[in-house]
Amino acid sequence: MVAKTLQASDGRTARANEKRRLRRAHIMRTALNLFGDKGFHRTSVSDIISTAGVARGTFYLYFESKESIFLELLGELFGHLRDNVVGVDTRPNKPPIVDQLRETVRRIVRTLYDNRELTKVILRAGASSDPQVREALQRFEGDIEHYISKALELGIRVGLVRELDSAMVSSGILGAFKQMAGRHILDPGSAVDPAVLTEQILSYTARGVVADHLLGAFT
Amino acid sequence: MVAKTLQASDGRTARANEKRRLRRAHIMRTALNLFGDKGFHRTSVSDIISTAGVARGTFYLYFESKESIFLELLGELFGHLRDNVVGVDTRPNKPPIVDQLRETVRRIVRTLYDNRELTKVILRAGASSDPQVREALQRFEGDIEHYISKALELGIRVGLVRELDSAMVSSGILGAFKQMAGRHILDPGSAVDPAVLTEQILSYTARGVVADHLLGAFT
Amino acid sequence: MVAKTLQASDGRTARANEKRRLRRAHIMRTALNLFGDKGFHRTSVSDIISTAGVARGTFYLYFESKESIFLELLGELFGHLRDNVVGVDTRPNKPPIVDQLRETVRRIVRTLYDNRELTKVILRAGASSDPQVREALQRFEGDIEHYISKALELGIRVGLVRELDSAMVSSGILGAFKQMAGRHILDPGSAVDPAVLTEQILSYTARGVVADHLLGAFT
Amino acid sequence: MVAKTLQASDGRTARANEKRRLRRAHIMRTALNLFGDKGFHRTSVSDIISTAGVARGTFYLYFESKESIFLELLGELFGHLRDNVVGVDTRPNKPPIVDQLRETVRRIVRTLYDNRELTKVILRAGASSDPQVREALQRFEGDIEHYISKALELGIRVGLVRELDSAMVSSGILGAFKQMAGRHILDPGSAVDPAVLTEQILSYTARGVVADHLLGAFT
DNA sequence: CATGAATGAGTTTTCATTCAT
DNA sequence: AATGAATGAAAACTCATTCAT
Repeated sequence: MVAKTLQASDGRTARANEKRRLRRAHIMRTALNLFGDKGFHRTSVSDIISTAGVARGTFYLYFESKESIFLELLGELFGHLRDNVVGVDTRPNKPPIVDQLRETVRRIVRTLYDNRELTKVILRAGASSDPQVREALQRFEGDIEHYISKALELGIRVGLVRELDSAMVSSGILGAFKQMAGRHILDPGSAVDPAVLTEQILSYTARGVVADHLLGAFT
Repeated sequence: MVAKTLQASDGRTARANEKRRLRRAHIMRTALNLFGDKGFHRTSVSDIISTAGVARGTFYLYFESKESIFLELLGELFGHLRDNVVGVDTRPNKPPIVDQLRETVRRIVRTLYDNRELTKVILRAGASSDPQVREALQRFEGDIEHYISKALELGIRVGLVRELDSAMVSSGILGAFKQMAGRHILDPGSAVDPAVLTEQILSYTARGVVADHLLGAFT
Repeated sequence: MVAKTLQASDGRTARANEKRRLRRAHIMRTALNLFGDKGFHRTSVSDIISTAGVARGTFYLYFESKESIFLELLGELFGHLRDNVVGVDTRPNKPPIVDQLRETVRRIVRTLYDNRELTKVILRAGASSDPQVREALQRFEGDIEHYISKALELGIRVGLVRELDSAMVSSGILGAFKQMAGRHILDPGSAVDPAVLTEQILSYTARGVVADHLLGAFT
Repeated sequence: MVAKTLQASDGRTARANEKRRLRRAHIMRTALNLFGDKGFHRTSVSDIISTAGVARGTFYLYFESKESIFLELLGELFGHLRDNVVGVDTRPNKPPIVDQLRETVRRIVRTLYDNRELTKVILRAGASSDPQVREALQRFEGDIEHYISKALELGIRVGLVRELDSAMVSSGILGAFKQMAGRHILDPGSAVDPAVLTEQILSYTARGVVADHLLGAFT
């Protein structure tokens, strides 16, 4: 009987936990959509709860504040991205470097595609008034630039990358990525093939825009 | 007497107009500084008027709203930039193309340097709450991308630029520029030499990051 | 079988009742401590249940509201006090009147000492928002003043107390007691000897502050 | 003409200032009445503005917060009281000491009478949740007790006051005063003659309650 | 009996904009 | 033209209480 009681209790708890999880996810998804449509700042908690169909208190039952929900979304995207970035392996019997890079870029583009709304929110949240949010975004971008920068420096050492100012160029790479993604993934008007986007990002970042016969001019 | 009155009136009007012009410019400059320091959203009309030393009503005498002052600043920067962009001239007895491009980039960087505060405001206003502001920013960027795109297409036709998706790559170029400027012009911590910045933007945009012996791999 | 069932049921009921009683007391004691630390208003039901380790609903199973728990605490202290107040017995072969009074005051001070937390809560709840609570406190104090007043009137009749306005002076006595207790029993900083406090209350109440040779001046 | 303009300007400013002053006073009086009726905590800013007939923003134009209006009221009463307390002068050709004390007590009672509502608010605000308010009240009472304490010690040195624990007894005196005032000035039911109240406070504080022939028992 | 998720009325405060003087 | 007092919609957040499980 004890066992039965425990089982029942567990069953109830499990069901309740599942409901909680679903509700939390529902509120989060609602917030995500609204943030994407109107921006983080223009979306009020009132908007979120009326759209999600929950009471005011319920929102604060699941999230500490409006900022915290954004921060959590940010962490989610960051996690997705980190999972999809793989360093280049230069050992002999590995795939060509270009293919490895292409694969990483492809996966990142894919991730942004799969998380269009999330990406939109984060790309558009640049000028949030909340200091915590701003700081989190700064760190997010800073981390990415730092990562790219380290990769460039390694590339330079092993002769894959030409001599360049890694700090500046890593900013450029991130910026190009952000803008291309913002325009060509998120803009509802232009449905671009991810493969094309990948290729364009890769080639622009790798070899720039100049025709081959002019390359000598840029030293 | 009518003439005299008119003359006197004209003199008075002229003086009054000059005063108006100065006052307007003073409020605008004050707003610019505050937007630069605290961001558009965090700057209140109260901040502007108390710093500028004018009455609340006076602000609305010169500007329709807080947004309108921002919109005007945006137009100002756009004008400055347009004045400094010069198309490449490919005729025989002109300076080498690379030098021409370098000169244009140099002048844009210079303009952003000279209008640091203005640039900061606009780069950081990405996610403004106001739809009008957002739309204006979108159009601003759209215009620039369109301009770059046209230039790229011309370049492709005359064989200066390799085959590429001009719409996408122009996004990339603008994005790289924005991010590099944001990090390395506006960040008060890193005082980068404009010449270095110019060179890095130019070389990254033109020839990417790859070492020469690998260029063949990116077709 | 009916008897047996009833018997079993009784045993179960008794055990359950005991558990209920304990749980109720536990919640009450927890609330008391929190009220004492942070004040009635600053203590939330959430504080109480999380400290007591019971569920939210359980709280309302045992108490009607946050106010009701306070009201009950109030009644408790009142009961303690009533149990310790003993009227003065003026019959010939009884202890001297002063000693009798001293004994009562001593017991009251003792009771407040022993119920420091409870006393603190009630003394500090003076301006509670809840009308019911306010009314209860008013009645509590009114009862005490009435009791003192009756005692004074008796004293006047038997010649132990000088002619005075018993309603007013009883207010004064209660007020002096409250303030002295608040400052010198409850303030964690000043650990005053109960005996000293008793003596000071007694002498101040009985003979005021004036030096003997001046007493004639106060008629 | 300059003079005239200035005059007009002054006239306008003066009139505007007067209106401001009146409006401020109106809001303050409204708040005072509401605080007196329902207590500080139970009175919301919404109550104040709807009763005063001003807009929400207007309240915050004149007062920083709900607390600040209370703090200002507190300072007001404190100022009134301080103005009416006069030290005893023991030099030969001055009025009898008892008369001097009576005069001070009379003036304090009078002040409380004249500021019934204000007194009520402050006496009932004991348990405010706001830490700033609580601290201000604590300091208010602390200052008064300290003042009484110093007066008692002086009295002991010059032989006017018997040996006693000045810290404790000053608490008692303040407490007696508070309670008597609370019951017999503020209670709308009991309209007590201020002169009677003065006399009772004075005699209770000075000579206590005991009949003369028993005084010897309290040493 | 016990639980704890859900509720929503209520709180204080901000700030862009208007308009009588 | 200039002023600045007044406005009120809107925001984020709290918490005592209820009720389905």
